[in-house]
Amino acid sequence: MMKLSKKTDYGLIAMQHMASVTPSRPINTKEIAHQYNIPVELLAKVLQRLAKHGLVISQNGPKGGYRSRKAVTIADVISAIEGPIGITECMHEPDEQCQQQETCNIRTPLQFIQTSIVQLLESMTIEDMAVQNTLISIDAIKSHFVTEGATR
Amino acid sequence: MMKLSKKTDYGLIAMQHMASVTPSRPINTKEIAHQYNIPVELLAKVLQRLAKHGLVISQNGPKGGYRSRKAVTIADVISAIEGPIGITECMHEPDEQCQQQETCNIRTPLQFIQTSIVQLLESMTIEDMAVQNTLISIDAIKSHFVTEGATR
DNA sequence: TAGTCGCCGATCAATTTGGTCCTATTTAAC
DNA sequence: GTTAAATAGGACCAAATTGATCGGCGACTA
Repeated sequence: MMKLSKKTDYGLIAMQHMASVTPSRPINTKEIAHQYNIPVELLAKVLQRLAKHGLVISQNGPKGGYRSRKAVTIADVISAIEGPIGITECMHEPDEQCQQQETCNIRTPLQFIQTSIVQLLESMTIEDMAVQNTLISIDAIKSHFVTEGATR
Repeated sequence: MMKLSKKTDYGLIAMQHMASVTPSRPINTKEIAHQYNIPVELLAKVLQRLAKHGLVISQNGPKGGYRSRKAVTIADVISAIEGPIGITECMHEPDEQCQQQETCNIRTPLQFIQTSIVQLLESMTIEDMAVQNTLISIDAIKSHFVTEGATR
């Protein structure tokens, strides 16, 4: 179903939380896990990966925790946790050849779709998410982009 | 990684193949499976699901096979094979409540993203894929939509 | 009526995923 | 310095998903 993994969900939630806390301070794993009812150890791993990819800055020791960097996109979070975004196998593992090889008739169109999706995910930052979450302008956004299928 | 399943790949390949055969005739599972090197029984299941959802019309008996319907979108194929498109659990199973419930801070922005993706997938039909696949206008398409990140 | 096809359920192995546990290592505070 | 709080990270496990296979049944055409 093209679903994001729970780890990614957790990562996005954590990033959004860190970005929404002002003034900025180190926020530790337990705090987030408790607030959003996420298994602590699992969230810890997620945050470690985000730190490894430079999306958050970690601080060890008591009073330590994580600080989120600015201008992190949703695409950044997804690819940090799940690896490079690819709607199909053959788009990110050129070494591994698929069985369809040369006869494949859908690669080019799918690449176009993938590019569009990646651009969409790269165009939205965590801060944008916060805006969408708090502003009441959500309806305005909806009316712009939703023409049908709004009930899904 | 937001990947499509192999079944969906197979489904798209098959749809594209059927749409590209002229004049239209029933095309059986073996023919497609052989041409694209897909396990026959697996492709059979995929085509059965497509038939069940009305995306192809099946014909039993010798000289039977499948005919693809017109104006089938990529979204149709995906949701026929994988179920309703949803980048997150909580978007398609209102009965099953997620652990984050009311505290979730990312639902609204993700819904926006999901809507955009669904619209993208609904905007492209199998026939459009064929066009993109055969025409050399691919570069033109790219130059229209790709502004950055084209190398990913 | 025989052979070719689609239809469908059961099953299985491999992979992925969500989650847990345990042990470092860093570091601020006392 | 010692301690306690925090990150870092490897090993592990159970459940779910996925890719693939098998076997039997029903439909249909020659």
